[in-house]
Amino acid sequence: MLDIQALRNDLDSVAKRLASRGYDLNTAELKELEAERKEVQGKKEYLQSQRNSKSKEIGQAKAKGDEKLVAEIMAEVAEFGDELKQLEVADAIVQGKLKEFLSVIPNMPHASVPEGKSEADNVEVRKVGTPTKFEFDVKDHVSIGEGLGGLDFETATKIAGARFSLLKGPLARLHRALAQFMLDTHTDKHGYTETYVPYLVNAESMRGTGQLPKFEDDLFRVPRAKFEMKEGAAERALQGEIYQRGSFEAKEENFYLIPTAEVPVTNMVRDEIVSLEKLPMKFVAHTPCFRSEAGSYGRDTRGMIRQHQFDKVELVQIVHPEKSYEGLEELLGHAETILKKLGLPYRVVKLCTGDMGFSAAMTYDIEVWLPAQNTYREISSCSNFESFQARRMQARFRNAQGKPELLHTLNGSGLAVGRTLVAVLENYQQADGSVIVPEVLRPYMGGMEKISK
RNA sequence: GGAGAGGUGGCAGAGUGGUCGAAUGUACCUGACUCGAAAUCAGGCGUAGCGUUUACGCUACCGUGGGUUCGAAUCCCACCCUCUCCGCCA
Repeated sequence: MLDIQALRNDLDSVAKRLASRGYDLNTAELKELEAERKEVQGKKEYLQSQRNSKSKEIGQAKAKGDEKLVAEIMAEVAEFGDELKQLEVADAIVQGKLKEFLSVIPNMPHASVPEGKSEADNVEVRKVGTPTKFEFDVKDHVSIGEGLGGLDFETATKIAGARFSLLKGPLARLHRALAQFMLDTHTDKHGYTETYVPYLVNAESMRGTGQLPKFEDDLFRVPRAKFEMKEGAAERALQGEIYQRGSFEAKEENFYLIPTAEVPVTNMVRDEIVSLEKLPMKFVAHTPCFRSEAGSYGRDTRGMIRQHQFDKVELVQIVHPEKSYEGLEELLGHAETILKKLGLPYRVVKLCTGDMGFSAAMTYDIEVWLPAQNTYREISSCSNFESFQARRMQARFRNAQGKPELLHTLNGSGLAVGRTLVAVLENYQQADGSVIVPEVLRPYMGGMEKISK
């Protein structure tokens, strides 16, 4: 969420910066809502203040026992009682509209983010390693995995459906080895605290990190039946009536499957005021991620690239506002370390304004080399959200003056485990269909050096 | 799942319809005393929004949402959460 003050004081320049990422801010509507809010709120608060002072007078009159005066003042209050009720309703409505309006506005890009419309305008920052060369015809990870008997999409489809996968034997172990290796590296070498978090979260958490209200279609929703007593049912019961069928109505309260560990981990600080000395906070979590992939029919349908369920090791930093860009570079480096240790060629790109996610102020993607596709594919995305998520979450710290101030939040994949597995299979494949196990993973594979049939 | 207790400021903890945004303690800040510190004494000390924007004024907030009332932390209803006991359980 953006700072409402910035929108009030400097609407045009906010609109301009948002336009650079392809978002057309409806300034006319905002101005209208603001004008209405100002008027309604002003009137409402004035009448509330009248009511409060009159009510106090009633109290004082009663204390003196002056019943006549009491009646007089009550008559005065009665005069504007209805108007006040109406204003309170009107105020709630306009405040709600304003909140809704604000909650779907994306973050403003950092000044250094290159302008652009799409993926094509992203800027390559660096290339590390050189694309793997082969003396034979390369196979993609599907052929390799199926050839080894460890990757089985047919059975996964039978069990669940399209866009699920099933790993067996050494490949399943390799998948686990990757996650373990990443976790160990980030905790032992990079100073992150390992966390184990809920995979189902409430709507409030999804709102906090920005997935809701705008991107509900990308999520898997898990409704849970809840029942609330209908209006008046409780009162009737108190009068001796037995609860009737229909006294309760179903209320929808959903859980959501996390699309990334960013959601539960970042929300740890929601509605918290952390002390200055606790910063920076650095957390790592290995979780499954669930995405409905709505609107991506036909894209990456083959293989493990785009799945409804995949594992990811996620890095999250909660930092002082002045340190967030430093933090982003550091976090990016931590993610890169994994690829370097695995010996996988990759490149880092800085996303342009038009390709960034809703909540991000700046994003680096790391793309790994996939020989079978003869291209680099995204394997990590590292972003600085500045105070955008913190404002939604009311995540604050006490500054040097002792005043609460919004934190900055960062996160990045370190890395997506499924795609890393794909990259290892493809880059370490051999002519005979076997796959060499990268050295850093061997301790996690019981010393296995090669996976063959 | 059944029975009971409870959710108040950073923390602890009063408050059961009328100067209560909330006693008191503690933590924290300032000043006095001191060579300095501790102790002691005096004062200050919540968050958010709005209006003038320096001083100030108003409004909201006592788990959440409704209701009763001129007036609700306090009464009523629902929900959420925590704790204790019993049952069940990976």
